[in-house]
Amino acid sequence: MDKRVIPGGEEAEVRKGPWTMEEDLILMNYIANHGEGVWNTLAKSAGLKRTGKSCRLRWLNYLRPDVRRGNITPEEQLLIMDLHSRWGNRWSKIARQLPGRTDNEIKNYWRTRIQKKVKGGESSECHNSMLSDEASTSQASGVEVMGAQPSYPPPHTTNPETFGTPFPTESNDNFWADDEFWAMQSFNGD
DNA sequence: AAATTGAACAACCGCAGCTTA
DNA sequence: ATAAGCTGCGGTTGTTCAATT
Repeated sequence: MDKRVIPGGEEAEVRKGPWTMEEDLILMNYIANHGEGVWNTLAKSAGLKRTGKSCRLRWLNYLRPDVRRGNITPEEQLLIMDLHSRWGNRWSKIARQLPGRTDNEIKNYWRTRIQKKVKGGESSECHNSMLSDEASTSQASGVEVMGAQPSYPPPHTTNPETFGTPFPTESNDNFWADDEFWAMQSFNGD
């Protein structure tokens, strides 16, 4: 990753890229004990080699307990479209109207699924097509990914120095079951 | 079965606004 | 009054996975 070596010998390294489970745990535990905010200080105090920005993003988008992950419901989709027509790309504002959804998630959803259809369809009928499409995808996908499911890079894809994580790294799924994840948190915390 | 393409998601970057010393 | 630091936002890119050829 990005490593900057300070001449003095001390390394000021800033990690980038996907978060590891260990980093997530550190961040969650720290926030559980000290609260969120003052991200730069938090990053340093927690011993994370991440920028405050990165910590904030990770927390807000994935680690917060109330974050909802998984398929956007047709109702939510309608709401997103409605609010977007009113407010434009004010993602954070739109996200506030959708409890548990993050601006990043909504932004991605819009760009990948809605925008191109709006471009192509360009009418109210695209509402319908989109809704039906949503319905089908939410079923077709089959995987109910509700609840926080942080994903982690497979050990072999990350640099070896990353961590010899003592954590369960499933062979093909790099996911933690929600329960496992939070259980692990409480296990580590307090 | 392998290669290619496209979709979805996660994370980083740059900028603007706000706060504080 | 202003400079510096921090936070939040929106845009963009990179990676992975699934579908298609």
